Amino acid sequence: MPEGHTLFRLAREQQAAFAGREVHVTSPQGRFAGQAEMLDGRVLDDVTSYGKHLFAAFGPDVVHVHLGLYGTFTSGTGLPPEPRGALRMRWEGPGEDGEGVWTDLRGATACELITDGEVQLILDRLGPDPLRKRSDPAKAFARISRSRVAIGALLMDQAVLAGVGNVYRAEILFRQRLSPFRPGKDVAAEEWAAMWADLVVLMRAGVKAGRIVTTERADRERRRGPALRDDAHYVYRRTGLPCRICGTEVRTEVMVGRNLFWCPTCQAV
DNA sequence: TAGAAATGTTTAG
DNA sequence: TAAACCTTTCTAT
Repeated sequence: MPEGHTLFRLAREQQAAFAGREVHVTSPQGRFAGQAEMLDGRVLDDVTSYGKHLFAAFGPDVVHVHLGLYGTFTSGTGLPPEPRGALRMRWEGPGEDGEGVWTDLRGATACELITDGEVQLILDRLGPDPLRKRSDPAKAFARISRSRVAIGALLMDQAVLAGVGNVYRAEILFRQRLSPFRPGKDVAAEEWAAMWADLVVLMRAGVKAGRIVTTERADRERRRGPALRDDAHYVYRRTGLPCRICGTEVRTEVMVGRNLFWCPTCQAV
């Protein structure tokens, strides 16, 4: 489930559960075994995220995690379950009240030990993240407004904008009634301002809800109870179904190697 | 039980 | 542009 909101939420949860205390670090699968041994028993200083990257600092040594397409963290309190499957990294700590907390990482594209300098190199090649307060949307627009590449492709480029993935790409373009095929240079400053503001709202809502919900209806229902799962998106994965606004069949096409979903009527230009 | 698909990135050609 | 990487989950047979 990894777009930027997932990492933001994970960093916050792990910070609360483990930071400031010693962590028992293991790698039952073995792929992170050497590094786990080196970190085992040390105090975790803090956990932060930027875009889709997670950084956990143990003094000068930083665990860098990128979940990729299939990576997941699972966590709980009390005793951790018997390790099963390919368990790359496990953390165990005393938790707030000494009852015990644990978290397991599987399937990540990156789980590596890096230095502060290497963290900086990663941050340097990322565009502004709508979830970070200090992010400057003008930096993204400077690139977008100079590019002939389609806006649907630019939104997926982490050097332009950090944290947006395939779901937010499809949904933000629909909500702004913008064709994914419009060249970046033809996106007006006001259109970009509206898109950024909406991304901030949607991604914050994603952090809060723990999943991506972009429809007004799902929003309303969330206040009364859990939204219907298939009500959460306007176009993402709704190929061939009627558009929720105009009834036209939602279309799909591969753009930058990923399935793009859009309504050809609502998002005509 | 097998196969496909999945919210992603990097490297090779 | 395509393939590789890596794991889980859902669907079809």
